Amino acid sequence: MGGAVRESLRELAKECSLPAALEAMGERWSFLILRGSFNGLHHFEEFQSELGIARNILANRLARLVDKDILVRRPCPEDRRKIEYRLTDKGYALLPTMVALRQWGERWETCVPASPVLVDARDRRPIAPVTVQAQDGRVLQKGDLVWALPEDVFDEPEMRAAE
Amino acid sequence: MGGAVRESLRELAKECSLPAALEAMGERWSFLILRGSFNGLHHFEEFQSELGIARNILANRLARLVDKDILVRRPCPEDRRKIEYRLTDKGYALLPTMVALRQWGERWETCVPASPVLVDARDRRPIAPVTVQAQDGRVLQKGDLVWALPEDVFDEPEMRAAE
DNA sequence: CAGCAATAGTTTCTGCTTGCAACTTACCTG
DNA sequence: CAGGTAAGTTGCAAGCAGAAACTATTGCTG
Repeated sequence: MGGAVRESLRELAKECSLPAALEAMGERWSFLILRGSFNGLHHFEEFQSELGIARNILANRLARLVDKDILVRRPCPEDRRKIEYRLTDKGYALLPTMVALRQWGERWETCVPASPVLVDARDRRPIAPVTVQAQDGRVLQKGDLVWALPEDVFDEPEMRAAE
Repeated sequence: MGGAVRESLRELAKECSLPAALEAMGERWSFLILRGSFNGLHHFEEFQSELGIARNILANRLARLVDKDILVRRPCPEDRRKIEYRLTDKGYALLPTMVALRQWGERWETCVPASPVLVDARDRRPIAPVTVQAQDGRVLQKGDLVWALPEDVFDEPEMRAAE
């Protein structure tokens, strides 16, 4: 990933959408609330007691996640005190990010295989580590990656490995 | 990803290493500093002018990333004013997380293909989207995933897709 | 060797964010 | 209608983020 496009680092950074992603998800509790959603939490009080987060902060974060279209806020018809928060497609799309972060924490921070594990529903085998891959599925490491400007990209319409 | 292990959600959350990962990387500038490192920045002044971060915050974040073994701090032998910050293996291991987050931002926030793109050095084709995969490489979506306790995991020693 | 510039911070002060605890408002249940 | 639950809001104290100025080494130049 060395010195390919070296002097255009400035524009490189400007065009990167990492800051945009972080604006949506970079705040202190956002990822834990998201994890809660993935784990089946739907209501304010559930998040509150599960995460131990302050109520005002939780209200603020939920509102922001709704504002960013990561969650939808829906009053429950059968009990009109209750509000349901559910993941949107945009929220679900954060799954690879969240799993990657969790796997990293497992490998390098807690250093334990983690008791309840995500498994493939089909065969109950644990999921694979999340990796950066080439179009053909080869795992790419640090040395295999280069930044390229659009005109330098070899963009043969080939079968994509995913999506 | 529905109602499999439903009542053990509490312990489930406790054993999750996402909080641990967020303790290391969850602060405001950490991911952007990491991106800088991946992009070839090595010195204090480079990070400072590139990111526009306040100097005291940068000093604090660099120290913390070094403390967490994500970066190494090394005085330059040839110019003893300079200090080099370089990624450790642990830092490099955040690549999938960072790419996943960036791709999410690209797809759902900025909604543009992003000008300089990460390509496979071998064939200069853009990398594939980061996904959650089964051991055999099948892409797993929300419906395909289940939380399982270790005893319920079918753990046939099979070829891993990666790592 | 004197003086200036570069590098990597530290300090100080100000303002926003976080967090706790108590309060509120709407709704349901007996 | 009394009491409890759900989803917030408000007020206040502490801590963290940010801008600007300052410092301490080290290197460069004449």
